[in-house]
Amino acid sequence: MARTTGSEGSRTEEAIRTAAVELIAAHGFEAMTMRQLADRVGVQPGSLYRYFPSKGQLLVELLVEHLEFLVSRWDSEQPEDADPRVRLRAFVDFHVRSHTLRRREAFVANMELRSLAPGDYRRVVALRRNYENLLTAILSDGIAAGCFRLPDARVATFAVLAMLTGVGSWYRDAGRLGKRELIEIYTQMVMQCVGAQ
Amino acid sequence: MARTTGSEGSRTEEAIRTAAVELIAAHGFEAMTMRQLADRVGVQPGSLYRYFPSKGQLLVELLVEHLEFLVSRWDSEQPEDADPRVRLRAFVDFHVRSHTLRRREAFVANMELRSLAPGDYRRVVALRRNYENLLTAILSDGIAAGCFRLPDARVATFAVLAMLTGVGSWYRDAGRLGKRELIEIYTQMVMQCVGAQ
Amino acid sequence: MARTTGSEGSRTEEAIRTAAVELIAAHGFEAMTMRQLADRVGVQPGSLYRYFPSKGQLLVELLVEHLEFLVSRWDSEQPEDADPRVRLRAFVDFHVRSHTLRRREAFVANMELRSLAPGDYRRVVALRRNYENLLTAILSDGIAAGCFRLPDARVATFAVLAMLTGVGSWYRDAGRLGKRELIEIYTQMVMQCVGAQ
Amino acid sequence: MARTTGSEGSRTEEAIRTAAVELIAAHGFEAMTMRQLADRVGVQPGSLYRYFPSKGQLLVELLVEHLEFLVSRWDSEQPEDADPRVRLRAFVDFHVRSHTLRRREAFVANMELRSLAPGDYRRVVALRRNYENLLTAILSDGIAAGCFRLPDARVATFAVLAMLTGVGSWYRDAGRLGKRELIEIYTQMVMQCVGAQ
DNA sequence: TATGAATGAGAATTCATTCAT
DNA sequence: CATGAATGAATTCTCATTCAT
Repeated sequence: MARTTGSEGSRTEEAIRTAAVELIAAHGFEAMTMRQLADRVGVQPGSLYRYFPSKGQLLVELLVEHLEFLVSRWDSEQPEDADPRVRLRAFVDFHVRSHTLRRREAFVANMELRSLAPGDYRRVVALRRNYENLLTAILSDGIAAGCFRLPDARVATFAVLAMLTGVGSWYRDAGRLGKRELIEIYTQMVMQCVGAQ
Repeated sequence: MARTTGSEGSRTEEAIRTAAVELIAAHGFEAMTMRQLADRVGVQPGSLYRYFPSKGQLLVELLVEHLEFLVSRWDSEQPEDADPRVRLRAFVDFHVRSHTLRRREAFVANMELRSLAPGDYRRVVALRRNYENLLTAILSDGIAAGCFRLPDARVATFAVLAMLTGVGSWYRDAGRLGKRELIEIYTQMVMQCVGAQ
Repeated sequence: MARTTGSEGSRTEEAIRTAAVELIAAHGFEAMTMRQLADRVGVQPGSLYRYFPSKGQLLVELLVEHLEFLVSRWDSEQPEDADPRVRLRAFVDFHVRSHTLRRREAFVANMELRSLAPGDYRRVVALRRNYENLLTAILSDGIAAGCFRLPDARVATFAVLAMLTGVGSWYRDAGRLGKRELIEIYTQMVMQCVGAQ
Repeated sequence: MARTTGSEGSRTEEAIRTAAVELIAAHGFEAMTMRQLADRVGVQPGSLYRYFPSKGQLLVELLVEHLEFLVSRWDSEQPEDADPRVRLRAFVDFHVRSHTLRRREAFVANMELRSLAPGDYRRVVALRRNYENLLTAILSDGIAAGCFRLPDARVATFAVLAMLTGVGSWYRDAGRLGKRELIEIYTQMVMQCVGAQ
């Protein structure tokens, strides 16, 4: 549900989303209870159902929202018809940024696919595939253009995504590395990984 | 009825372990119920408790067993005092092999840390760190020896491990790629990634 | 269905207390099941947990409530600074009355101490000691004043309390003896017992 | 395996009885588990069933044994055709002795009647009544002979028994009072209580 | 005799969800 | 909009008991 007027409602909905992402990231979807969630938001459990028809649907909305955000954001951010190397650099930058900025959303989107009902699973996996395909396209173009040296574009997609996504599970803003440094390190590793010339 | 004949003690325990890994890999630890597990093993739910004192302890034992297996196996398999490049190749080979052979165990060990009780969590994370350190050592040695070009050994450890471990989430024995091919692809990507000379 | 109409919150809690005391008095705390209790109250077992966080805590609250009732009631009922003999008569009257009126509560409070968790046990025993001390004070005063002939005030406390409390295990309102008669009988025996002059 | 040679059997049975009385006295019959009992005896739970057909029957045997012991022992110990005052003194002495010596058995016999199945309950209550009647007879004789001043022999029976039996719940051999002293104190109180002339 | 493996019933408790107010 | 009271189904775990070996 989207909600239109009256500020309280949409504020509560946002609070639920935020709290849900935090709780799911911390304990896992199955381990989060609606009671915990309600407590954190400061409402009664029954009130959650004004905003989300079920616990499962709440998860779906979180994941869909995140994946659509990723794809549409990249869409508006990607460099125009550039060299695969430029596009890959931009992708690494984008991915690392969004996976540290929206760390918990990204984490949940990666971990909780299996908690979805079959129909929702297919829908969300399709969205994720869209995102993966963005990278596969870059890598394939680069291989075709002779500027990447990779044995298999699809496997490389999985490999690069896994490498980049992993950042969310250890990076902390308060840690040793600044975000700019982090992105540079990953950029160098990815460019070496794909054998960029 | 006592005893369903043919199912002797240690056999039952092994059956529980196997079934548990399958179920946890498929649905997640929280989502697996002891009833499901018992059904799959072919015993009554209560019988599980002869072998594992609690659902949580079952998870701990699964994870500890896997991580100890990894470390001790690598210990006996690693090449003797070799060039970092040789050692890294061996590590990739070893990791990909063990993460496709014991795919589900590996998956569970990577996904279910958060389902552990705090004390168990610390214990298991320490074991995992031991394993990570094996790779960090190789990378550091390579950097020091000038044969790897990497900005940060620790970040590279996370990156390489994430990349390699990810294989378990998509690779299937029956798929397009044979295991030898798979290992070669990953070896090439990793060697490029670390900037091996 | 939500709400069986007519059963509002505090009414339900009172119903649970009443039913619990009856069941525990009849079968013992360990033997009472939450299902039984819920059945008698007319709710689902889970609903009990809105009112009491656990079976054990329910017992604690029952015992504490009873013992606090006894002490505070005696406090407001005891005769003002009188002769030990007058005070003892009043105490016997009070104790027998409260142990026949609230027969089951008293019985439970006497029988189920051992079902308490250690911490709760200490708390409840302390409350009980407060009550015992009321009698010990009367007896000591009487001994000091020379109007009671007793070898040991503390042992006499136990003896008198045991004698009086025992009434709850056999006396029934519908039986041969009226409550006035009962109290007179016990008063005479206690006064003789302490050697009242 | 425990066993060696000889009449291990009856030794095991005795060990079960002893352990059972301890556990029941400490935690209550319902709270004692057959596993606990077996652990304490040093056998497997299943082995208990060689000696007692069920948990409930074990309780019955314990109670019956104790009550028969009491009656038969008093039978052989009671003073021959004496004055009610002499007989009462002897009874107090006997009761206090047996309720401190076999403290746990006595305690269990007093607390666990309600854990018996209906048929067993009637049987055990009948035995207990036999014992109570011994005291009622003494008191009635004393009243008739004019040497006791009591309003009701039956109520006095309950009162005196409650008073005396209560000793088991606080007296400890290692405590402040020796057993001789204890008996004297109780004798004096009881003699005063019944208004002995 | 005693064990070890198992059963099956039932225990306390949790939880997503509903709905009258 | 939100709550408070409740449901009903499921969950983990326990326990007396059985019985082949």
